[in-house]
Amino acid sequence: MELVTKRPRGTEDKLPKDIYKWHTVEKVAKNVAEAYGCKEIRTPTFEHTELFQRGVGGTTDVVQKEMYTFNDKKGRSITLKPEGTAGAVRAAIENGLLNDALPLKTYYFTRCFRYEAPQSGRLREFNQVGIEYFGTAAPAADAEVISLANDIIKSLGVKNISLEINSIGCPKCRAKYHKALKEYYSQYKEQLCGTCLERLERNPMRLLDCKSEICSSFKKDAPMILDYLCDDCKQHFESVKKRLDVLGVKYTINPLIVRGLDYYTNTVFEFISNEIGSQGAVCAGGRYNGLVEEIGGNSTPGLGFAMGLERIIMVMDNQKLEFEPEKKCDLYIASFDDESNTYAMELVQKLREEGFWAEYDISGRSFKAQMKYANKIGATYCMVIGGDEMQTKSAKLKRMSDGTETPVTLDDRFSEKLNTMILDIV
RNA sequence: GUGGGUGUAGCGUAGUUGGUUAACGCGUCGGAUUGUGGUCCCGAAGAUCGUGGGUUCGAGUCCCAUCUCCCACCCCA
Repeated sequence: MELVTKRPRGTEDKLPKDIYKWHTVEKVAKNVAEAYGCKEIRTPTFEHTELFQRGVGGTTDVVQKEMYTFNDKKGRSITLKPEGTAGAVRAAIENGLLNDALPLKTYYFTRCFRYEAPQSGRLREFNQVGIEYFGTAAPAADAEVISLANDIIKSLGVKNISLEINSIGCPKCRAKYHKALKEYYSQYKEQLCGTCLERLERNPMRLLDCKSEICSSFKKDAPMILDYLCDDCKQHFESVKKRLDVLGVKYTINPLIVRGLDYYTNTVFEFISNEIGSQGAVCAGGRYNGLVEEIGGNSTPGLGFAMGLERIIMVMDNQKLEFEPEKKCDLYIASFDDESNTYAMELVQKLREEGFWAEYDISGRSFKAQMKYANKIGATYCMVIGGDEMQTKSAKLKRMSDGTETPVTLDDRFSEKLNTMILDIV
């Protein structure tokens, strides 16, 4: 093999034999989203770099070291989207969607690009389904969005996914909390590991997450965000939890979850699997009340989540769940010579126009080889066309599963007959 | 960016202390005395042994470098 080059690191080919899994997941996600009243939105794969710097946050790892950024021919800085929210927010503002009836509920499927070291469940190009709600600050919306994610997971039949929620408050209570955290951890400055020293400055909430023995030992007496929430935020969080209880959505409160993107406020959540390696977050999201304004719109609350499609499929594979099966070929028409092959072509064309999956030989194979092929592609029925059939305008439909043959007439009602024969099998 | 593992036909593997035309299974294609598939049988195609150097009379087998993929850290969906 002399392949010019292999696929880029961290990318994946989704092959025909597996694509039915993607169709299943996409279909379920779409159906659930639309049951919640979401409308699909499609935004560009790349945006001006500033969008992500402002939207995602200049101090985040995603922006600082993981973006695919390049200059286009006019010298503008362009970035392949590392996540879906910023683009959706930009599009909503730019097209005046937020001036219409609110709340605005959207969903999208998108590829995301992040320059990271690939590992299990982590690619440089990956797919997400995302949900974004705009224009409602009420806790009912938080509960609804979480419930939507929960319903997708449920509809797919995925088990053993735990939901963890937290509130990281509004900018005001968070500032207070950051200060308290810094003060607390500063007393152990000498003992902290290298990355934690950095975290102390950059992202103090991550300190709670360190796995090193020494650092994590300080955790138990560390100040907790939930104790620092202002009254409004506290009430909001309580109401979200109450609604989840009523909906029967099980969750645990994890005061340690912090989203890595700057835009989150109040409610944050993660759906986690422990079956697919260390990258267990299958779906994550939260509220982002400041984001629309940050990007240049009128102050509008928002919230949403993203679900990693590769990850959810990994979990489904691991649990050996059923996907919607691939379609089978309805009818294969075998022929003997150029004349009968041409006749088969005409029949096939007619059937295809009526929506059947029909096949005939386009490889110039022997009759025997055609039969083998019909078997290999799993054709439901097979029919032989030769001189006799052409003359009498009749043939036999052979059911491949058991060899049963049924005589049919090759007239206008043939497709009707074929259709009932196919329905018979199901 | 850091660390550990890995790399032989499309896929899964074998390849002995370095020695002649790199083996096997699955898959693919064809055939099995010209109109019926799935089992069995026969045959064929398909590998510059990840890549580039080096050691040697001689390397898939040894050394160096590099890349890939896998796993983990970091971070995240």
